Amino acid sequence: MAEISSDVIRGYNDIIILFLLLNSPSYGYEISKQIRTMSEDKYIIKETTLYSAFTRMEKNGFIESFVDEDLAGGKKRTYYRITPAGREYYRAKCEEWTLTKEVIEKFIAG
Amino acid sequence: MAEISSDVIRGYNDIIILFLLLNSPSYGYEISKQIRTMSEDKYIIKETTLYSAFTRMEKNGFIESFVDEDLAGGKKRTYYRITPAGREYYRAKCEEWTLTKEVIEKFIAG
DNA sequence: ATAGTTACCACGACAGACGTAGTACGACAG
DNA sequence: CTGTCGTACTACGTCTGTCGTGGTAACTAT
Repeated sequence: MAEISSDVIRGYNDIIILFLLLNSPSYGYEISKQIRTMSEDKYIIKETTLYSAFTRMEKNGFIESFVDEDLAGGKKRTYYRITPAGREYYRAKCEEWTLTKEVIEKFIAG
Repeated sequence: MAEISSDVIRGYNDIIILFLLLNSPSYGYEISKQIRTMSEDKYIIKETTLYSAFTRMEKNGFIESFVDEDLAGGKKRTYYRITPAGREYYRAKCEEWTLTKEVIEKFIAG
């Protein structure tokens, strides 16, 4: 099974993560599983990439975090919620994707 | 006019450059103009990005350089020619593009 | 007991893209 | 005859996102 390298998906992790937050808040572990499932195992995001994306996007105001401290066994889980700025950023990135796709396809032979 | 940021095209510069070498050797300045023209000004590659891609790809054996020293006015020009390994790399990257495109589109809403 | 799953974080390294600056020659306008 | 534009690069240092390694900690199944 061919897998996607980080070099080519770099720049789209933000879109991917934000998409999974559009309808409801979620957290790292779940998002990572969803990416894997939705891509049919073609893209498996690295944990460090994911968590550093969270940090960066929260700093940029695209997501907000809140902690659920009441999980069974005294465990914690950090959820992330998309902000209005995050939705706008997502929308803009999607447009940029469309543009980029059109450009790249001009340089694909055959 | 919307322009494509380096973050989203990163990872595809190699494909773009190699495409322009598929049929005949070329050189930096010309390639940069061709990218601009073919993308209808949507992607303007930075000089440093282009020349460092040349260096990298030559080191990896995907392209070979040769110098034309006989230009008018004693000027020099460095040409690049794609190698068989470069063609194979280009082909593989195109396949990866198809895969990546399919994956990303699953995370585009609407 | 111990391996696996869940859930996350810190640290440093790396590579590609970028900003800035510089070289050098010719053509052409003012 | 001075300055700007176009051609054709190159050097150097910085930044950002991704990654590798390793660690914490609790539950769950064998």
